[in-house]
Amino acid sequence: MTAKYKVVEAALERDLIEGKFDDIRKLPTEDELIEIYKVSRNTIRRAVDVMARRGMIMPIQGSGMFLRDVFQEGCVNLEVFRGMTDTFKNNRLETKVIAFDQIFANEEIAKAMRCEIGTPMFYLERVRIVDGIPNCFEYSWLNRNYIPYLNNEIITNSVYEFITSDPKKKIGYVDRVITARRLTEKEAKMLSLKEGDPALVSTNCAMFKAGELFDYSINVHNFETVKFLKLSNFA
Amino acid sequence: MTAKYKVVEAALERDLIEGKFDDIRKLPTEDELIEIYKVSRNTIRRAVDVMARRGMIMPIQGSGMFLRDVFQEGCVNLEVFRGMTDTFKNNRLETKVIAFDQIFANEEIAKAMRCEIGTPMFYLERVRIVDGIPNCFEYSWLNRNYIPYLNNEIITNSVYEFITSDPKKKIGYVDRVITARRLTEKEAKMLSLKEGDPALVSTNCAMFKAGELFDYSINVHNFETVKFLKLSNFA
DNA sequence: TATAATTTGTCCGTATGTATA
DNA sequence: TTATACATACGGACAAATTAT
Repeated sequence: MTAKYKVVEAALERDLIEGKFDDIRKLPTEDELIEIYKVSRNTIRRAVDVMARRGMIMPIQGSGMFLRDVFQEGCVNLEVFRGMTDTFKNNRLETKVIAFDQIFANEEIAKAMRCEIGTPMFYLERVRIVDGIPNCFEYSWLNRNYIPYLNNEIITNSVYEFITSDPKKKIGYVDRVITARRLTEKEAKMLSLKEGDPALVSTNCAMFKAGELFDYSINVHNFETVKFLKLSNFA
Repeated sequence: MTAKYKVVEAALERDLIEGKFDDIRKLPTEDELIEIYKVSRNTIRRAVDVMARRGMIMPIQGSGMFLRDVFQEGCVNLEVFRGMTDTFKNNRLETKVIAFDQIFANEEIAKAMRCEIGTPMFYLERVRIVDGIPNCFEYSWLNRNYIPYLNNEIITNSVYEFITSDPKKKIGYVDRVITARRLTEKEAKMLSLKEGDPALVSTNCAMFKAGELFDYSINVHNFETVKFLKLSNFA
């Protein structure tokens, strides 16, 4: 059973993306949305709250809820975590698998993934190519106690989609540390750049709702094409 | 009159930082917090919701609200925008003013700041030094129609603090685009790095609650010392 | 300029669902 | 299985900011 506020949010987002509100650059008022969706004011407010956090709208007290036009070409919105397959669904996304191994956590990985040394892991290296341009070189570790099975098809498409296709495994938290550093020789080669070029690096931990850390990954982005977008609002 | 949920949130944050919950790594239950703060359940939930978004706690249904220990030393938490003066209040923060001019918006700046060409602006260049290490070289443009006055003391301390000291001027939104690029010669010199070294760059727009874009800035960070932290949770 | 209407923001109490212990 | 604790949802009331009269 999907929560009502999520249904409303999805519907509003779809309408917004389809340009339904482009004429007046405003959403209907809360009272109108209550009528449209036949839910309580709280539920409406919760739905639009998420949209406001994602930077899609800007509610102004006494005035209305206005569309924002910050929509980014080619920016990765940090408020919307959905894996690359979804982020670039309107682009041609290729994935080159460089490594796909079953390993066991060493001290460093065990610490990063908050588990015992020797915990079984999948280790991946992949290059993501968007519209023919190398976008990202990814190192991934996945805890096999939580993700027991993967195959070549899954990792060539979307690990994220595969995991969330199990309704019991709901992603709860994703932490990212964003840094810049120099590309290694290997990374440069994979991204068609030069060794020592700048890299925009995102080091990620993904956890399930109950807190189990199942995924640790280092994403080394092409600095020429990748931008992160962070939208904040202060209620 | 400050909102109750903000009061509760501030109190809980202070308690958490002071280590009040360190023994069991949990917050009191919602019902206990209702008793403690004498407010409704909604108000409690709203307060802890903000804390969860900031990555301080992890609420787990059926179990409790657990402390998270992600508080990475020296990371700039992207969920908490408060200017550097506040972020580094426990560090020695120096500011070197390189430029402080009154100018008028050219086409490029007018576009970025969504205003007319010729709009009066303050233009700043500053180096921020944390504990003796150059942390960030900042270019800032401030719309003088919204920020009519600044002086050397204000810009050496905190423009942000000065602006928000006026209770009528409440910051509503901050958009950031995060990229990596090479340092220019000037930037490298200011940061005690080498020309061509990587830079972690944040390009920011800050808006008041009613949407006026008052500040545009480009922050070029020292890639050796600066990390951004982005914490997400998926309710 | 002042007032009323509109619209979002805050807060309360209650009921029921769902995941965990 | 039962109790605990967070999640969702409803409806009502009033406050605050903006817009229209």
